[in-house]
Amino acid sequence: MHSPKRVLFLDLVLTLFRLNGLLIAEGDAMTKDLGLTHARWKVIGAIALSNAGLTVPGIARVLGQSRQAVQRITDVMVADGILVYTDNPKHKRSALVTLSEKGQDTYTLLREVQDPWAIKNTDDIPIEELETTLRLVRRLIKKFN
Amino acid sequence: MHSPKRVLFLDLVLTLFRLNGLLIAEGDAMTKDLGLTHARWKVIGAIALSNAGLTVPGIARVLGQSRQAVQRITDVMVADGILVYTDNPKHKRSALVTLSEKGQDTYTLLREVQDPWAIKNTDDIPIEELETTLRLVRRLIKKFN
DNA sequence: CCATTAATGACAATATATTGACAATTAGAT
DNA sequence: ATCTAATTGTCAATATATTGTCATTAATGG
Repeated sequence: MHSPKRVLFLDLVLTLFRLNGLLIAEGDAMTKDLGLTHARWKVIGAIALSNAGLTVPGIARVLGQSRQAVQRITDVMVADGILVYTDNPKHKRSALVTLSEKGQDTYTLLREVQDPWAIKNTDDIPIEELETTLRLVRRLIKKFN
Repeated sequence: MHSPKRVLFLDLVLTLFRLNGLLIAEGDAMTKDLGLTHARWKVIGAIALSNAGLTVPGIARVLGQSRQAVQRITDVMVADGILVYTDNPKHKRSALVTLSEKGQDTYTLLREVQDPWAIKNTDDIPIEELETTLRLVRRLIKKFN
């Protein structure tokens, strides 16, 4: 089997594009009843998984997209009362984006569908493979930063 | 280390979103001089990597996006002379999308930057890890189909 | 063979994302 | 401390993608 690494890698890239699309579809189906879209649950997820606070450009970096796209959606979500811009001690202009109470409730509901989904889809996958994959993906991210 | 699989998986998903964005940025930077955009080189790549011919919905499935989005870009690329719609023996209405001569030339130029890029970014990564990752990604895709 | 379901092309409306630009702020180097 | 480069908010234009719909064709099950 052992294809050359070049072919393997290009194949992997194309396959990752596909998985990316399917993951978005999964998330959208999962959150349909919560009034979320992928633009929104991605932001919520990024904030929830960050220990320190995140700014708009910070979220954009985590999600691998432009800060302008994130700014657009966070503005809408702040208007909807899901997110709040809070003072950033480290930066005068660039606010921290945090979950409002309503946003935390939404996140709780999100977790209620997301957790079983995550468990169901990994129950037949060895933890070592997940770790290897995550490590490799992080390694690639480092190269492309 | 060993986080629960659920956390590992959700972390992986978020990390994949980031890698997806960075890969697109890499590809765009790589193909800037060829007059390509990610919407375009993705289609070219999908066609080139397929042994059998691909229809528009087929390309969409490979790329994990909507057939309408692919249709839009293939129409433009046909108008630009990069792609050609050819008869599909297996389907009366749904044409096969193939590279024109100009498209093959473009693909050759693409390969000239893509191959060194692929080699450079995998030279310190064991082939086994690439294979494990590709296998895992394919396994997930199968679940989400 | 027939009936039913799924897939496809086409079109429209909307959502999401990128790119480019500019001024203000911050971070880093010397 | 100062200068320079990078980051950030903002606005605008454009590109890309999704969603919904409908008629037509293909695939499937009986």
